[in-house]
Amino acid sequence: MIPRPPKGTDDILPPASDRWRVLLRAFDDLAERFGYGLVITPMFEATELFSRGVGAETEVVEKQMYTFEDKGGRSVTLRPEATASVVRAYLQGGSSAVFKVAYAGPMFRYEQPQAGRRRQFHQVGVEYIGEPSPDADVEVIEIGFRLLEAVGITDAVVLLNSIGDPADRAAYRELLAAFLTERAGELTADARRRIAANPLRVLDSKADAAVLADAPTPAGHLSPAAAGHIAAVRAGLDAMAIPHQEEPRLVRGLDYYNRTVFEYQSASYQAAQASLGGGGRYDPLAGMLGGPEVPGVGLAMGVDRIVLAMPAGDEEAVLDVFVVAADAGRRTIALELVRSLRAEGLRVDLDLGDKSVKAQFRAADRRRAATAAVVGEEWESGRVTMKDLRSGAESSVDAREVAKWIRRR
RNA sequence: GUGGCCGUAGCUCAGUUGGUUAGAGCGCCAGGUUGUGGUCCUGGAGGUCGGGGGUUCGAGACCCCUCGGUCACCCCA
Repeated sequence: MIPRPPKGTDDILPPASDRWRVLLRAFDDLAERFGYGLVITPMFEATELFSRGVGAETEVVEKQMYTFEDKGGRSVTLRPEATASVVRAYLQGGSSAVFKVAYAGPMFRYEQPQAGRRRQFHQVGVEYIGEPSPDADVEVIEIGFRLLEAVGITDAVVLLNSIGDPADRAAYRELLAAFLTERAGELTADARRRIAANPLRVLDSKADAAVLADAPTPAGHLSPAAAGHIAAVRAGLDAMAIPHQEEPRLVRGLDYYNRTVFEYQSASYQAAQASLGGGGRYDPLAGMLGGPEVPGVGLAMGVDRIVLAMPAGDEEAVLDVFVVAADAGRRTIALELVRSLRAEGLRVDLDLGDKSVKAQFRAADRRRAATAAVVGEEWESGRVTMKDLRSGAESSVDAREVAKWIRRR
């Protein structure tokens, strides 16, 4: 019996992975155009990085980390998110300049899997470190929005909120705790337990929505500076024509955020886990990690979820041409043709087995090739038979002009 | 971590009140067409019935445990 993959992990194979390629390429392209370099950080880190950076009181750190002791007795954790690592790398890299980087890769959280929630899942994201301007927030939010657009999700909306600066948050926290204590009788046991530990977390409880409708909101208790910041972000998004809406009860599950928090939703993805991506400003994070105060803002997009939300799309050809050897003796020639066409930059493949012509054509069809090139006795007179696999039309083409013919059709 | 539903070929499923060598469709491979796919016809390969234990003369069907899937809560990407 073949061992199964661990619970909550997936094999992502063709043709399903075709969409992943589209998304990953779109992201890579966007990040480059917006001036973000590539960052690669370890997939596991000292456990302390996350308990300090993400916050010891958070759900992610309390219950969802893959933590283990390595052979040297160190406590290490598979990264549940990337921001803490990137900021750590920035601080240790000795740079004090503005730092813009993009990443892509798997994250790990020990959770009960469900639609759009896996134990190993993939994120692409960017971090804009060292820039306090609200325009940085706008830029980061725009990247996520453009990414969704680029893969065909055109109805995305940015849900936006401000949770204020740490001082605002502390004051608001008192206020909220007082409100929740007063209405404790109407709350679920779960919510009641959190009042003392982390009242902010009660805010997005679905079961307590009725009570929460009357609760004070973070946005209603901002310092003038924080209020000005979020107003500037909103104005920036308006100028960019990026649809956004106020979400007074949006709070992020990680402790390092301040001021701007946001997430993306789309009607094309309706599940319990509706967020396609999210992020926010994290000015306190560098200090929490023991470094100097350095502002930052970032975003993480859930690749698995976005792929689920991507429109079906046409069955596009994934090969420009499939080369067919008419007889076993001409395989070497077929290979030469394949090599020269690949060198031309075309997507080309052939069957390396000793298959019948019929089987080779079947393979061409299944591999979603746009055309087939037959190498047979016509090769002796310098010609190749080209067939358009969609229309079925065939034509005799000069062997040196095959690439040109494929591009011109 | 909690709860509902569900595990029979690669996929979707059928398997009568427990009874001999476990079936279908699709997919896959080959042939029909000694150089032509996507249609059609014929044939073939492929299953320790998720795993373990139990009840029974006999279990794919019943019981227990366990692993996994799925959806929801919680939380988040």
